[in-house]
Amino acid sequence: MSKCGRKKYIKTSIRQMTMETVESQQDGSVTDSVTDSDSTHVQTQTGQNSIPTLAQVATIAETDESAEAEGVIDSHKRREILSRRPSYRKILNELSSDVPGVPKIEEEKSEEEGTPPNIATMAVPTSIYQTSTGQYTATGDMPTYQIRTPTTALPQGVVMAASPGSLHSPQQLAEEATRKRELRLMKNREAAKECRRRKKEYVKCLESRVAVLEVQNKKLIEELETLKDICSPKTD
DNA sequence: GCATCGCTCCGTCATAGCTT
DNA sequence: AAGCTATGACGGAGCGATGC
Repeated sequence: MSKCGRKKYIKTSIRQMTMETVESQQDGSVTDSVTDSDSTHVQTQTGQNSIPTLAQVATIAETDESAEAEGVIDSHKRREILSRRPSYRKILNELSSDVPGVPKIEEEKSEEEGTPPNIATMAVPTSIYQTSTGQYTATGDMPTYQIRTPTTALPQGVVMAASPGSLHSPQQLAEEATRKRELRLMKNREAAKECRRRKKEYVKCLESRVAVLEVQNKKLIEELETLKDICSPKTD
């Protein structure tokens, strides 16, 4: 098996597992809302990727072998299903509207709403971490997190295409088509970079939230134990 | 030293959803 | 409806770790 082939193979089980998780979690859970090939990704046999949840990470090794036995699933069919899944940003926003305290990634409308342009502000639970493009501050109970979206500008040397009406020969048309394609590829390249950057921020945000909730949970459990002790004095 | 693995990053394609 | 954007998916490259 080739290097990449194996890589894809290993990832299959997670994708299948993830799909099942999605179907069983139509209640708005964030679980498995992120899928891509970067950072903590896990790839599938057919090359499909996902970022596993914590629980899924714990079971990757177990499901790996069973996935091998299942064989190849029609990638097109799976892709159709996958493509209908909402983006992580939408899921996060939906979640934030249902559950207070969940960080929200705003759509790029900040100019109209008073915040500086290209900065999305999210309220997140207490935590401290810093990234290349944004940072959490721990100065209060609800620190803010900012994502700075770089203004998209065409790199130097890129010339906007001439209007189609000014083109005559097939050669000119071909050049125009090539130019359009290159422009599109360049834009998409930048979009992909930005998308990946946002996704990383999102994942970090979730990880941070997990850490905070774990601490909160621990505290509550301790508090409960204390109250139990107080309310039920020893009878002997 | 070489082979393999696992991880990360990147460019590209496909396409859903939004905008004009 | 056409164009555009965001993002999931795919495949390749590079790199460090590990085993031989």
